[in-house]
Order: sequence, then C-alpha cells, then structure tokens
Amino acid sequence: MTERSATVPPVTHPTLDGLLDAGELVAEEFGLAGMSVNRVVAQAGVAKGTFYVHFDDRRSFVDALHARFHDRVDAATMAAIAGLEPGSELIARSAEAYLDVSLANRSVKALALEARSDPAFTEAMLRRQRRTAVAAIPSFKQMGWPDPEAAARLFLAMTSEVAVQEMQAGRRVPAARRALVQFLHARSRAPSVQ
Amino acid sequence: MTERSATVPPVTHPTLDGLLDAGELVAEEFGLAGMSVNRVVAQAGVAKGTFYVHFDDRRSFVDALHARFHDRVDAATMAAIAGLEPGSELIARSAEAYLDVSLANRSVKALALEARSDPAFTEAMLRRQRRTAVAAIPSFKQMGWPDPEAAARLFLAMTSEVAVQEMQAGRRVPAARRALVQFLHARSRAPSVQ
DNA sequence: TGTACATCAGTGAACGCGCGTTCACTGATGTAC
DNA sequence: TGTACATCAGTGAACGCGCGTTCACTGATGTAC
Repeated sequence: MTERSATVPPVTHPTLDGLLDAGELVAEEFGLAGMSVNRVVAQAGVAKGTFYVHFDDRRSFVDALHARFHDRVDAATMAAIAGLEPGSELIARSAEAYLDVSLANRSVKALALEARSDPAFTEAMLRRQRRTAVAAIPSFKQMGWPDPEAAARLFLAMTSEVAVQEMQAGRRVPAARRALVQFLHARSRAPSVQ
Repeated sequence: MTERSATVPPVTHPTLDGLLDAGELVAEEFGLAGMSVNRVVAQAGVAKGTFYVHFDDRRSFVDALHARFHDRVDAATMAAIAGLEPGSELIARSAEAYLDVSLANRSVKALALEARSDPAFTEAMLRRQRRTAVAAIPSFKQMGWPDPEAAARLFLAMTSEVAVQEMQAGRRVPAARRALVQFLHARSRAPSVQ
C-alpha cells in the first residue's frame, strides 16, 4: 500500500526486528507456550523493558510475528500464481508456495498451529487465516465443487498437515505433496451424497 | 485385556474420575494451557494434594485424559465398522464415528489439537494418534492409492478439521462431512504426478 | 559555536500473581490377635 | 467384642519459580535560539 523511495529502507526498526527474530528462534525451540518475554529478550540481548517499548504486551508480539509470517506467505503466493486463472493449477502452486515458506519459517508455522486455542490468538490472526481460505474458493468453484468453501477449508487443513510433516522432517516430503495434489482432483468422481 | 466379572464395576475410582471430568470441563473453558492443577481441583471440589494422590504430575493427567478420549473413539469406531472389509465405506464410517465422539467430547478433542506442540504431549499420546492413522492404511490401499499412508494422514487431517468446525459450531456440520466424503473418492482420477 | 530543552529508545530492579509440586498430617477402613 | 496397628485416600499450608508488566531513570540525538 505505502510507496517507498528506492533509497529509503523499509520502515522497520533494528531492535524491533531483532525481537521478532528472537521470537522465532525461541518459538522454534520452546513452542508458543514456552515463548516467554523473558526468553525473547534474553535471546535478543536487550533489557526486558525494551520489549514494552515496542509492543503493548505479549499478545501483540505474537500477533506481530503472525503478521510477518503471513506477509511472507502472501508475497510468495502472489509471485507463484501471477497471471493464473482460478483453477486446480492455481491451488497447486499456492500450496507449493505456502509449503516452501512454511518450511523456511518453521517456528512461525508452529506458532500458527498452536495459536488455534491459545488465548493470545487475536482477532487479527483469525482474519489472516480466513483471508487465505477465502482466496481459494473461486478455484474450487471453477473445479466444479458443489461446496467450494467447505472443500477449500479441508484442502487448507491438508496443506497445513503437510507443512507439519515437513517441519518435523526438516525438509520437503514429496510423497505428502503428491498425495495432496491427488486429493485435489477428487470432486468429479464423487458420488452425490445424501 | 483384563476381564471383569459382570457384577464388578469397571476398575475406576470416583475421585480419579471426578478429576478427569473436571479436567474436561476446565479444558473446555480455558483450553489446555489454561487447564491448571488449581482449576482442576477447584472444579472437582477436592484438595490440591488429592490431585497428586492419583497422578504423578500434570503431564500424566493430560495423558490420562487423552487415553480416555481415545478409548471412547476406539469403542465407537469398532462398533461402527464391525464386519466391514477395508475400503472407502470403512473409512467413511470410521470418520463419522470419530466426528460424533469428538462432538460429544469437545474439550478433549480441543486438548488433542493443542497438545500437538505442548511439552506435556507425551510419547503415549503420539502413539495413540499414530495407531489411528495406521488402522486406515489398508483401506486406502484397497482404494488404489499409490501411497496409502500419505493419503491416510491427509485424510485424518481433514477429519480433524471437520471436528474443529463442529466443535466451534457446537453441532454437526453436514456440508463439511459431505466435502470430506467427496475428497475420499479422489485417487482414480488423479493424474500421475511427477 | 554554545547553551537549554525536548524527545525517545533503552534499562533493569521491583511488583504481585498463579503456577506445579511437596509433605507432615488426618481420619476412615481393614486386619491381627 | 475389644484393642493395636497398618493402610491409604484425602488435606491444605507452604515452597520456590518464572511469568507478564510497570516505572523511575539514563543517555544519546535532535531542535531552538
């Protein structure tokens, strides 16, 4: 949205970025529940008070981490599907981009998973997830699914599962990605269900 | 494994069961992270020390809750698929049984979700989940999936997602269940994937 | 160029709180003789 | 039947700990005149 001159660096702050980076490292080792303010500031090498200079509270820090992850996913997805019409190809490429970004940001992906039932899971985080699901609906509609939204949600759940498997493996798991794509071509054989 | 005479009640203990029941209630309201020993004993109406009469520590309590949930799932699944050969029908009925039990045990299902990255997620809990996945493999093999294990895992992830939706809705979500079954008939139209 | 003041990221000691766990104790029930 | 002892679920005060958050303060940098 905001335009930047070529010479001016992105509007970030080294200490703030350092805290977010530290948050990812800590989350990777201890999970979301173990990502305490104490550990984050220790990892970042700043005083505890500094944390509260940049974030209102722990919750908004978690939210900022989530936002940064989603920005990366969005950028990668945009690049991967540029110019594509809604359809299975678009979904397959989106999923691939998502998986690659998740693999490169394992800690934050873990965080997103955990956040599901954490009280620190903010409204904004839910909105970001929903936005991802909604973006997939036209493609499932084009593929002929009777309930494109329901199909999109389930497909997203599978994609997330593959991301988890790849996180645990520490590398791509081609077998899982293959199965994912195969599930993508389900609908036209589906019998009508009561 | 252990046989019981018809007149002797199952080997349980009212206080122990009360603690587990309290755990479910607390988990339903506060999530796994909010399910503290303090809250559980308050809900159960017993002293804090009593908790440690029956459980070594918080972790083993979480494990016991998980075990009880899986026992219920297993019982319901057994009943639902009695006499069925491996195949799509078996999977569809298993999923249905799983969803119904999850809906009737919302809190514990939530717990199982959260537990994914909680340090209190024990070895035994992982084993129980894996057992469920393994049981589905022959059916996916029968359906002709090139990689039945990968397909089973992804299908389980979708089933879990439907369970989450139904938990949030507080009732069955037929649209989601329908989409789930439709995905089940994917493989034979799948193009060979590089 | 020099002085006075404002701004603001950063500091770290201190706070109150709820956590999981321990432990000496109680009191009811069962067993031995 | 009565007495002595063992067992064991249950109790609740006390523990040390790490948590999230606050706040008076520092010190570097920018601005005004």
